Amino acid sequence: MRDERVAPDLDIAEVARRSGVPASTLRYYEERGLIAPIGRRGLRRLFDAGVLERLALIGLGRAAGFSLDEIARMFAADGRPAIDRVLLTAKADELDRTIRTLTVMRDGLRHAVACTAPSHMECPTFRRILRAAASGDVDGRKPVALRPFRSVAG
Amino acid sequence: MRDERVAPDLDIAEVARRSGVPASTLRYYEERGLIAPIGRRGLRRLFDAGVLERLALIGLGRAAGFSLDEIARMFAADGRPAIDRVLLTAKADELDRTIRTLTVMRDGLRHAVACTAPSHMECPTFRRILRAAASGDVDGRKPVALRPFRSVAG
DNA sequence: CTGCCACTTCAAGTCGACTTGAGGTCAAGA
DNA sequence: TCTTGACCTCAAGTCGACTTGAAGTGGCAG
Repeated sequence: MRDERVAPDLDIAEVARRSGVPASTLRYYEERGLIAPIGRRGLRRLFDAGVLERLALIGLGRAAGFSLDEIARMFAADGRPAIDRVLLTAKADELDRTIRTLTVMRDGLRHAVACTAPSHMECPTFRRILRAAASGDVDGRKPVALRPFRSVAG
Repeated sequence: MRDERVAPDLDIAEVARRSGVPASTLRYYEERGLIAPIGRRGLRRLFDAGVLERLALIGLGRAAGFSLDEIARMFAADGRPAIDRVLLTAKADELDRTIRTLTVMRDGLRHAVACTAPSHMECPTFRRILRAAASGDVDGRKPVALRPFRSVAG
């Protein structure tokens, strides 16, 4: 009988196409230890479909502002043996703080649009928002690089 | 009578001290058009106290992920004549999307901490979260650099 | 008047996350 | 078999936001 396998290994272009992640980035991620091909055909990398899910996870992590190093560390944890709950919880808390700051900022912007005070600095509401932000003491220092990130479904 | 002015101009070191922003950064911000000294004493820049508020605003903007260019543009609007409401609203919407993504991520992390499935990918809740994130179609591409940002009060 | 040193300028370096380009390899279709 | 061109490697470039360093200037305490 013919070979009927339906889910063959993917070549880098196919992974790029399905994930939306450029081939150059896939090579870079491999170099950084975030993904790994299951083998090679000649020089060419072969990936299995699982890489797509992994890329989705990476995209989500990036979207949330984690560095590639941090994501790699989480993956080590993801491997299954005892997740680093402390680390993950710390990250979640960090996100909470970021979300609060962003919310303040968003409200400030919406207010600025609606406010009729001659200058925003003269508007008590705006000043209150500023103060809230300042005292919320924004703390993170991680770049939250929101990148377009398409469904992994393909 | 003696000169009793109590709010004299600030030299760059004083602005740095009160705002927490390094002098090198203040020069850089000036170069980028975000702030301006009111004059010089010899070579030395003199700032008036208003710069502290402006720096607080800049910090807030940076915390929310705006680039220095974007912040500069908002300030032009801040000058008072007809705020660019369209721009501001767009920014607010952008923040809304970012906040949603971050919220998904945070929930995902908290779930990962609590979940007992052998691997996160086998957990339906986690997969649902991933899908939600993917379909929320994270869109921004601005780095949200959360930097420590202290109260401007001094 | 001197000298110190905080301030100045300008060029170059840094960091993360990639992208780009030159030059090379090789699987597969004609 | 030959050719094509997708894929490979490795080095260098890019971008934003700063920082660092070398070399110069000048306000002000002594």
